[in-house]
Amino acid sequence: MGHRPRKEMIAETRAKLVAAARHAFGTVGYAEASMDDFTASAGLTRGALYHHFGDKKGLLQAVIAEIDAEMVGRLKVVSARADSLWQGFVDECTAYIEMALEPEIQRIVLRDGPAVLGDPSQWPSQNECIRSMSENLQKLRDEGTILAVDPEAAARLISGASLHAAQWIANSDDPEATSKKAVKAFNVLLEGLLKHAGRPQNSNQPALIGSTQD
Amino acid sequence: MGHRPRKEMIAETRAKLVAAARHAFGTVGYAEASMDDFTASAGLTRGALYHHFGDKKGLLQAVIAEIDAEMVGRLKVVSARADSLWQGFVDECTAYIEMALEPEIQRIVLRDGPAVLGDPSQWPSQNECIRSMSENLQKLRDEGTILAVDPEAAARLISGASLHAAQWIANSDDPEATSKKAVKAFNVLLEGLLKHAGRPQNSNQPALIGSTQD
DNA sequence: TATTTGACATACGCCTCGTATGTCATTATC
DNA sequence: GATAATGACATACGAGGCGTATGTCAAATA
Repeated sequence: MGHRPRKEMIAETRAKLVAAARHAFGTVGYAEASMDDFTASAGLTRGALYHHFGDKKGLLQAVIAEIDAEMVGRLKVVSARADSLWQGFVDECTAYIEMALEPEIQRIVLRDGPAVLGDPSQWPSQNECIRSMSENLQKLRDEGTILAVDPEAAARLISGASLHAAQWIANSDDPEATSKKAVKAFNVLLEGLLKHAGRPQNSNQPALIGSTQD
Repeated sequence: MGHRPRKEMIAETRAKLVAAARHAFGTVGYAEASMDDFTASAGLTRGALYHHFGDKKGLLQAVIAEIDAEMVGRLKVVSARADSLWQGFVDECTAYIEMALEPEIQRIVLRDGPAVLGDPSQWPSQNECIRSMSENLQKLRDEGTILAVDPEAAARLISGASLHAAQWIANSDDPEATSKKAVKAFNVLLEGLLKHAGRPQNSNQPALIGSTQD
């Protein structure tokens, strides 16, 4: 069993800590997660944690950065495979809601994160999501598809709405039905951005979102 | 110095605890607030706290209930004094954003609350705000002003957007400018709800919100 | 080979929370 | 009106959790 290069061992230790913390934070929550416990579950001690991440908050930052990077990647895939910019944007929003339904994301990124690390708009990572959305909105504006709203402002409003929609859905008695209601209302709001207001008088039929329709 | 009736003394104790906790939670945050410290600042001990509220979370619930009741009251005043239902609704949304700018509300209700007590949509109190908004939307739908969206869904999306807008504003370098951008974008989204899409092609001029324009 | 660096583990003290217990005033019972 | 019972608190105690200071040992460096 030849020893792996040093760099790799260290990276593995960091990864193990992040993984263990991610699991603990995602299940019992940040406050209830004992550093002794989850470092032990990774075969390490708090010593390693403090050495690599400074403190518990530092580890939370690392965990969030990891999750957020995954989220950005997934969002880029979604928007890239759409036919139009607008459709890509709408799909991205829907995907954002769907991701926010995942317990790990909801708990760590959307609840504990802001409480422990402060407002997410200040995080370098979270801004990636917003920036990605802002860029799309900017393009849509240049293209003349949407009204002349500030892209970042719209992006933040939309991400806030998505986030709350997701929490509402996740905690509802009937997530399926709730999800449909939320997505429909969400589309109505998004269409408010469109320059030509070509929308139906009666919105009881499915809205123009694509990816979640069955 | 005649002793006040017993009931009043107890209510006063509860009120003192809630006030002290509210101040501590609002300034240093829930996690950093020492029960020993803020009970002492009220001239009491943790004994009183545990007797009345069970635990730290119980006290947080009481604090949030108090703040939320105030918020509902303020929102009702705002919507009541508007000319039309729609204008009342728009004003209420703006007021919601403005309230979310207050550090105490932001910290206790919007950040620590969800982290400690779980999703706000499950709180009896927070639902008051949503319900109030939902009722207004229901009326607007009955009146034929807005499209046939689910009122609760729309209310949740809007409150989520408001909340994030507020946090964005509060943490920005230039809250004034940011606020204007946010409110403008917010109005564009809200107008998406309107049945007759009578909106300008160019939204560079002030939107139709009233209360925050100078 | 001697030295230094750095990745961890161990040991210690402080703080905080929750509970169990105690005390004293008020209320109920006779 | 004396006594018992209730309830509103304070005090005392124990358990964990966090952060830091210190120790150890392997790897890089010279």
